[in-house]
Amino acid sequence: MRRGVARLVGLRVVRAEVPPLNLQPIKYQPEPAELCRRLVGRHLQRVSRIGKRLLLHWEAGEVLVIEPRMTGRIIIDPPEGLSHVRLVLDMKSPTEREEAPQQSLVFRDVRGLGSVRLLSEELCRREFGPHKIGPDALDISWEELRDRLSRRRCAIKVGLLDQSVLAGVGNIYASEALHRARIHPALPCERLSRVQWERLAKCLREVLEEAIRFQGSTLSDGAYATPENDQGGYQDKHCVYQRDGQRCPHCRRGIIRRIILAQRSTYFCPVCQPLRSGR
DNA sequence: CATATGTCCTGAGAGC
DNA sequence: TGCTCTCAGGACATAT
Repeated sequence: MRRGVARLVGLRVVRAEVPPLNLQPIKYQPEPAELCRRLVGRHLQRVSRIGKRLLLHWEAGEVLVIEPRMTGRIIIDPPEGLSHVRLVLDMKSPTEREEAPQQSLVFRDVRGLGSVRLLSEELCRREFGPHKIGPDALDISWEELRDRLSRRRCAIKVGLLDQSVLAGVGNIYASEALHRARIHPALPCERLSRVQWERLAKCLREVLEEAIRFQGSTLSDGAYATPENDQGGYQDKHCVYQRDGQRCPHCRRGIIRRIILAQRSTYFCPVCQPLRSGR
């Protein structure tokens, strides 16, 4: 998502709109009218990310923080008549010429659990500091992963989803990484062995990097696609996620099971991922 | 403090 | 066809 939006760096907002909808509004900060007013005329300088939040940096230290949650996504130049559009930014090259090409950045969110906030860089640092958001899952070392989780009693899969422990792992990739690391998702954090921590950190990174390379996972509901509206390709690589009842593609013996941990569907292979501590 | 649960929303699909 | 039920890439408030 970040890479898709980064293609718009250098453009200027010529129009901003929060379209009227017959739906519960998402969380806007400030209110839509002022939000749009403050965005018009701004130049997009940089696009970054903190965990799962997308940050659009404008001049004067303003940052638009987009939090997609479950169904939020960015679409560049969407088809006419798209539903559930929560924010539209029409963007143009910062030239004098009227006929400069225009591109439209749209935030769409069907369930409306996401949010759009315009904050100062200062406030941003305070809101999403290290106390609230852990180190990014793509960077974390196995020692740090262990240090931050190994005294917890919760299931390892639940620990991986805690954004204050490490940032960026969601429900799909928690199951996938644990399968690759051959660790049962319900194993308590405090019972993982050194070898398991090492394997988990490595597998987490591998799974995430591969998923990013394949542009993410478009599930059966088709809710996710890239900002260019391309479907992801990683769903075909999933070994366990939403594959309960199927044979494990790794060992070719186990039948993938679905259990609930912390109210979230969790998938694993009982053969590859036996429930026992590592030692 | 860590952990468990309920809640915010809309829509798709299954089962009857 | 229409109803009810379950489920959904997440995070937070609240309670214990």
